[in-house]
Amino acid sequence: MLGWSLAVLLREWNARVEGASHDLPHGVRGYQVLSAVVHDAPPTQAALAARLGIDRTVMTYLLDKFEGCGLLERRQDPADRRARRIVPTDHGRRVLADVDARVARAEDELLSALPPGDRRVLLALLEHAAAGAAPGVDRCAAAAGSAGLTQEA
Amino acid sequence: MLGWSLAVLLREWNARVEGASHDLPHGVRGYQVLSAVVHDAPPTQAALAARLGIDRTVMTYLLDKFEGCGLLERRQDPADRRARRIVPTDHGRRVLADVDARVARAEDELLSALPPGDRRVLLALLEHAAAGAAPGVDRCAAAAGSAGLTQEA
DNA sequence: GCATATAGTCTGTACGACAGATTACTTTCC
DNA sequence: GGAAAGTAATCTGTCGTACAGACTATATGC
Repeated sequence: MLGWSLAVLLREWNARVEGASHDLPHGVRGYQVLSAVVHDAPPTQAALAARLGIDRTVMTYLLDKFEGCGLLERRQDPADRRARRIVPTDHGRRVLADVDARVARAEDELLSALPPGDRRVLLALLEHAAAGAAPGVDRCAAAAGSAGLTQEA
Repeated sequence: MLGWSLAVLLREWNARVEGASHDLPHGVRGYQVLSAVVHDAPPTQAALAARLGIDRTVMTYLLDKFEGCGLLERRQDPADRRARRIVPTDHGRRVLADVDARVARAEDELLSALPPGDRRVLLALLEHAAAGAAPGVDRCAAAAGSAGLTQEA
């Protein structure tokens, strides 16, 4: 039942967020990338990929597209010149703000079967469980410079 | 955050259940199929596919494999000779019982970050939300003969 | 009894994940 | 200081799998 519930909810989440993020490259995938970069600021491209469970070779061409659209930039990390710091452009931030608003509505609608109080409980439990289940993946945000932004949609 | 939490949990669930169901054809996918057939008894192959969010052309070869392994059978529905009723064999039920036990342990471990009370709350909320979000998909079980088994892992 | 719809199957294609090699840079340790 | 080993990102090739579309068989409706 757990697996089924998760699968159904994620599938529906994808379907709804698809509509909300159709002007982003790579649709839902793209939204997750942009959102993670802005809200969680993972220190490197590899950390970003790990957080989203995306293969690093895939990350490469996702970011190529985002750079091409002027939503994100790759900057050489001065401390370690092998690594790239992924930073959002102003344009990227603005676009994400729009999409985030639409996604928030879509998520509300997705959980419309639950009363608002239950919704908050579910979100808190989910986040807690996810943080506990994914070893180290969310910790990397806190380790980076701009932590404290993790309480985000 | 909702999308990320769901994605992380489902990814981890898959990884853990993978281990628990490696002797089933098609791994996790196969477990979900077998579990849905036994616990939810969807009336037709199409209903089964809809419940699991699987394309009908994919369902075809999944079931081919299961039939070949003697875990499931396709029977012509006497009422509608286009349709096939998917029924588990005794062997299928026994195998599923084993796997279910292992999956239950894996799920417990997955949610080990939460105290038992919270776990139950999370499961109940998830199930309720999923049932509300997937229009009609879970209703088919109740419409079939052997309902009342939906409280399953 | 012909038109239209549905259950399931089969065929082809195209996309996306992943493995493996490659380039660039860093760290270690003698 | 300079080989040796390790790591970040990229590039290339391959393979699986999902999905579209055509096809067969039954069903329903007029």
